[in-house]
Amino acid sequence: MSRPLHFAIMAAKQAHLTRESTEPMYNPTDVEERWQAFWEQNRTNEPNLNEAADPFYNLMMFPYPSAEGLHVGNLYAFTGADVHGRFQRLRGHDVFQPAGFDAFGIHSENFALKVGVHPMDLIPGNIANFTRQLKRAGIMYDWTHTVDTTDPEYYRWTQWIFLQLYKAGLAEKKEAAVNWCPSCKTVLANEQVISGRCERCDSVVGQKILSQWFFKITEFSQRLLDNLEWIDWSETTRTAQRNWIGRSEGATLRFRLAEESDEAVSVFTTRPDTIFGATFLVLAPENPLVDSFVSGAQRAAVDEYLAATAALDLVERKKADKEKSGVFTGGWAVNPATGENVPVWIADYVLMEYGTGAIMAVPAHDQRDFEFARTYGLPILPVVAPAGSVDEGADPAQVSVAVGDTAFVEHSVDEILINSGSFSGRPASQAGLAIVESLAERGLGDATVNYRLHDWCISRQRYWGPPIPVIYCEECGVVPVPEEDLPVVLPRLEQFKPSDDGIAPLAKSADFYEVECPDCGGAARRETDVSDTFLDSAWYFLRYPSTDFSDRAMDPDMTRRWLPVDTYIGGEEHSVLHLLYSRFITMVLHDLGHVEFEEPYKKFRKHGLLIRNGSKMSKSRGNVVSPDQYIGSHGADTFRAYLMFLGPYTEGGDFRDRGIAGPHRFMQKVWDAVHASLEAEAGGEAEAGGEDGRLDENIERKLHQTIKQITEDFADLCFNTGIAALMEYLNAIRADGRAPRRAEVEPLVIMLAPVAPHLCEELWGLLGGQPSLFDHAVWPEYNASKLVADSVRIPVQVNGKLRGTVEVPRGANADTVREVALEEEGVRRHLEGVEVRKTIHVPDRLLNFVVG
RNA sequence: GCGAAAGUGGCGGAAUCGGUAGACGCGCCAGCCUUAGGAGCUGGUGGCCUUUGGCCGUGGGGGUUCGAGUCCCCCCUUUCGCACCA
Repeated sequence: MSRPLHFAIMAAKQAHLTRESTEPMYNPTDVEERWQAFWEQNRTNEPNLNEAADPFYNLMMFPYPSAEGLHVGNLYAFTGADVHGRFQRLRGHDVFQPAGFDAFGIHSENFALKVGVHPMDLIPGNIANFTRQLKRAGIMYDWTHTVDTTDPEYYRWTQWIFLQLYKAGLAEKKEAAVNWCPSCKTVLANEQVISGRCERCDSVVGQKILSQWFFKITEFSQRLLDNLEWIDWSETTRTAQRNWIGRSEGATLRFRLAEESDEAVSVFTTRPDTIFGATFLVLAPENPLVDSFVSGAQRAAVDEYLAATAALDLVERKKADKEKSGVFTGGWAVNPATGENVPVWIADYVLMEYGTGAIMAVPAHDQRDFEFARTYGLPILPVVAPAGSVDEGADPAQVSVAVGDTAFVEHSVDEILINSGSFSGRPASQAGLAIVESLAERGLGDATVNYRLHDWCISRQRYWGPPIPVIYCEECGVVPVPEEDLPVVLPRLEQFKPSDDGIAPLAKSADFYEVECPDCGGAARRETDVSDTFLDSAWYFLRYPSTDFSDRAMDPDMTRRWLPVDTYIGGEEHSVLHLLYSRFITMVLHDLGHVEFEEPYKKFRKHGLLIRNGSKMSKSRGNVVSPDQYIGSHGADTFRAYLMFLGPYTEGGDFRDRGIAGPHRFMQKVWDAVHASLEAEAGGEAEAGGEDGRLDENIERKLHQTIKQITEDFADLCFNTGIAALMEYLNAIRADGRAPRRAEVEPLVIMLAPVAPHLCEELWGLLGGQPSLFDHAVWPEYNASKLVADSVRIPVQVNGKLRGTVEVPRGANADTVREVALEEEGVRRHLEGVEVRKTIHVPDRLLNFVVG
């Protein structure tokens, strides 16, 4: 028997056989369908974007609409954001909560290739299915402002953004060694290479020299870093971005060629204090300066090494524990500090993409250089003495320190320089600056800052993306597509499989690429690469409020009213990629005068990961859960409550089938409580439990405590404890077996509404409220004076061990409490025959006798 | 290796300006109701002991304190991110 049918039969039997009252059974499917229809018909989830008095932009990361449909991991993310949005709405904000679909990209394209259906045919069905599921889950989306990145009316403006960057000189085409995934047959951004492998298919990433479009995000490194100081984001996310940007302070030092020559090698170092110990130089194999140094005798050895390195894939090469290898060029350079000649080597542990592609090697004080020097018998010269190792009165210029088994890397104020000319004797942590200044005077160095961040390669030799809006003319060169000619529509190609040669699928379509030059009218060729999916998602939130405007990307009034985003909720996996790119694009648009803010998200919070049976949900593990099954059997409200209750939202949790029973009962009990209250009212017991219409003092206190707790919890996304507080409250009003009163259940219905919107709409209506609850209910306020009772029960300890509790008037002084405590049997027993040396009293919290 | 977070009952998790550890829920136990129960109701539920009482207990070991899950030091484990970044 199917599960839903089984439940339905059980429910019917139960209603028939065990219920004495006439109250209707809670049928989630019925309730939910009715209220979803009501919201849609009455457009309750569509704030008036022009007139909203108190705008609140509640954003969640838009999904990739997969063919499998929404899984509970998606829904977990959306539900948390939705609870927050509904809560903000009940608190009086005009909440704008739009939905969209990130439907371009390799993911869709690969799936389309696999099943042999064109993505243009596939995507609309997927979007329809996602939409159905999201509506069924009761997410409060404004469906009149959706975004689909594959819609020409959207990517027209993605292309427009490219043009703005191009005009501002922030997009440039250059030949570059790029990460190349041999399986996906496309270029990958550095961010998409995980430990040398493709983030999507896990293939080992190779390198290829191609002409690619880059966005100059590195020009914004420092701003992207600085703003992290003040934006209200999860600390872990900010740390991840900081690490990714990877600022290091140091110096660029120049080593001239030993032979008479103007040429010099620049190296970046964070340890200029150790330059007197730089006993050799190392170039990256790809460094163009290599040829300047290679002497005839070494030519063959060098060529052999370069060939061997080129054959290594990135995973092999970047293994930190790999034995260091390299080759001597035969050339020499001059250490700018000592004036001595040092040999110039080539080694693959030096990377071309960081710093200058060359390093000064200080084997005594850098572990990698140390290993290299040991392997090839190069000199190791200590120039930093460990703390306390230099005798007082000794001349630091003459001191020598034994070389250990590893490099000595400490360099605080306690370590001092030795063998460093006039800088000997200075603390290592301070000498670097002085050395750089002295070298700078001779034009041999500068203090510099280096970043790990690279420019963003946005070119993709794939099909399923927005064409990059550029035309190449033999006469005029690179010509941007005029803005009025946008969009450059992606044509429907039946053969769009990528090929090994790095030539994009669109390059096979002459209809697409043969164009007239917009400037001279001559024959020209359209760019056939498409742009990175991350560009689509870098600005979608700017589009939502302006989807009604077809003549501009962002309407200034709408943008001013609704942006920046008030709360952004999304997964941690986007901590560096999407979040950094969207900050960058926003910053550029700010500088160009298109938006007034430079940070797009006022507040960002990551949600945790939903796992199942101890591991991340994935198709390969076979532990993916579809929400449809649970919504069908228990209803969306129960399922939402379960997801929000299973653990702290920001940390995620384990999805277990049995756990849903708790929230299921809770919904049922809330339903019962409201009906019991109404029945009692109808039966004339209207104000049962309180003659004067006031709540019982204990219940009232519990209510105010609950309001305080849940208001704080829902604002902080602590949904599990918020729901627990509501459960406690329900337990309290049910405690003595009488029917709950209207004044007790009404606030419960309002406070539960963000989590269980359909059920609460229904109950709100039954209680006589005007629909929609979200438009007419007022979030309850607590009264601080009603949070505490007149008397408090406080623990009494003897030597820190609990020996009893006593009830005393609130604010009672130490003497009063002590007097009462001494009456307590358990306390007295432990004070017999011992001397009380001291009493610790924390008003309204505790009393502790210190004895013995 | 570096960085970040975390380690609490059978389970998910509460509680950190230091102040009754285990809220809330699952599961389990007992009772009630029922022809029946993956239904409902009531009560119980950290471990141990010589059980009107007491001891132990928040990964392990030290420390500070009248008092430590919470603060400090050392160690172990797990998860995640980065990883030859000069």
